[in-house]
Amino acid sequence: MTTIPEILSASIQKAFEEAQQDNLIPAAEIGDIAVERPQNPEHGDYASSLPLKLAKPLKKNPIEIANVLAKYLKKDGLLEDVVVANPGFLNFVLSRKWLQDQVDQMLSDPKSYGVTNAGEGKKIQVEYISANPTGRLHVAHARGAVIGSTLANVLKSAGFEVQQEYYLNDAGAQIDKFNRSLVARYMQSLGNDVELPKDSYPGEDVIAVAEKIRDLDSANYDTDDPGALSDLGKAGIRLMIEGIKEDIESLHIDFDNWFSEKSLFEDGQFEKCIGLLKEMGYVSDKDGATWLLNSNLGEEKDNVLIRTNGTPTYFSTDIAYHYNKFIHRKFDIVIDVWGADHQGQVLRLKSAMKMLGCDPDNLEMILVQMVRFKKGETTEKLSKREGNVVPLIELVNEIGADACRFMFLSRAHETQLDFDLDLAKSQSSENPVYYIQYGHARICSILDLAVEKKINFSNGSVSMLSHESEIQLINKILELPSIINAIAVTYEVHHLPHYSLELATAFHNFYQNCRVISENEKDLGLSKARLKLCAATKLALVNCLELMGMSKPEKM
RNA sequence: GCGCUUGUAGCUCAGUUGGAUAGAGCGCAGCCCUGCGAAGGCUGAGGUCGUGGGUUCAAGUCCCGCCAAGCGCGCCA
Repeated sequence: MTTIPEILSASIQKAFEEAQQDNLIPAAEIGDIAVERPQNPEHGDYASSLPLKLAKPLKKNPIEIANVLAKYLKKDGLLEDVVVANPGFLNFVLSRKWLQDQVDQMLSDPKSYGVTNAGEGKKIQVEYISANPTGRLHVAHARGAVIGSTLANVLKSAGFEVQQEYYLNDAGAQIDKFNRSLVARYMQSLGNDVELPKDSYPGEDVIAVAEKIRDLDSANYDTDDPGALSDLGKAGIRLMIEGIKEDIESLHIDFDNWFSEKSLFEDGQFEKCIGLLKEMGYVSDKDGATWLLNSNLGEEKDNVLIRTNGTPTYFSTDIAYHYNKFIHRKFDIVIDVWGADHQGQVLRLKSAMKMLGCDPDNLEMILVQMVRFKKGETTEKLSKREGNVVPLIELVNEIGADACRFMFLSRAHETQLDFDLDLAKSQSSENPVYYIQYGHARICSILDLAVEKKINFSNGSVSMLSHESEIQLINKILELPSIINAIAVTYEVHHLPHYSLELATAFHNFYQNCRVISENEKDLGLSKARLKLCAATKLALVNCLELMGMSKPEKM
């Protein structure tokens, strides 16, 4: 599906070239031609400020340029009129007939609505959440979760081949720490008076896992036997991952792949990757540790790959992991949705990728700013250590997955967020998400009524859709593809919930102004046309709700 | 100290490569169902876009200084 701005940009480009051939405009480079929807409907359906931008390089009056371009712009099926406005805008009025016909077009081919080809079938991976499997997810994870999953959905619609991945940090020091905590909790659950080790996870989630193991496993673990303890740890991680999967499902998220950090070591990929860096001379031994010479590539400092004690750092496994994404699994683009506290990692990982021959521009990190927890007047950082975490599942149970998703989705990822659970609870009933879902439910009930009254509107004539709110609604519906394309470039998913609200507003407006199913027999033709518009709106709303991972209730 | 990010209505936030009169939801003051769902529609009050300069036809948007907040600068993950 080609978007309207794309069509108009191409027309302007053509007009510009033709005017140049006729020597009415001096030669000049024009980059991308911006066509946008003006805020004021009096300024047309779409508008471009190109003449204002060209005024300087062309050394001509912007109005003059606009007039020339307007003359060369073909009034074709789509374009009905071009109006030149001060101080040099081109305002486009779309043909009513073309707009009306799009309703029929959508209904005859509903699958191609909202699908674009911006991604050109490229392989793209979105990795998100990737929380350590040493505890259940909490509210701070929800933000990245919602942003990542929605981004993946949108990229699919934009024509990418998308994989959603969760990176399981199942190797490393945090696993030992978890094991120590679990053993203590396990002993406690058996009635032993054991203290929790100093450096451990104090959360309830570990207790729950320990008790579950006690209840499930008839063969008790001999806590004096190292082998048994190792088995206990493995069972604990397994159960914790099951819990994380529950958390994720509660938010309507489904991963395509769970990638094990441990697997990087088991099949030698880690060794190979580090070996490669060594061969290329990017690695040096110093103070008994192995270092990556990042500073050669403009980084502030070198970084440790292998510690003095022989264990790999988080950084080095991350290099191997991303090498695997690009080289072994051949992703064209890799997106990591990370917490803002990973910021220091961005540049050095990119520079390591460059050493390995991967284009760092194909590695995109989306840094989601921290969520802080608000308690009365004070705010504090959520921390497992502090024990002030709110489990994700508790939030979802309180306010529902839809409201939860919408809340985190409608804020740009780089803004900080002070999260107030009480406020979230009290506001959940007036969450804007219901405004969108209400529009959907309203349409469903109208369409039900049409069935009840045996109105078959498949032969409705869309040419009867001429009320201002009808035209505005069609325009709004047709905007979705350009929203999807914009997100495919900027990865800013928060545009989607805002667009959805505008779409719902346009529908509620139409509903208020235009009676759909009339009691009057002679209005049957108009009813049928409006039913078509309702069906098209439903298609658009369903698209939005599905992209955002929300339910689409027919009744509320 | 250095780096990254943020600062827009009472609150929570949008503002699309710089464009026309800075928008929405909630809250507040009102109006609209003997008509398909009032979880809706309409009207109003509420803004020196943190602050001071600069760039230009045009700045909430770009550049510089300052103020405030968050994060980062580990042989932690």
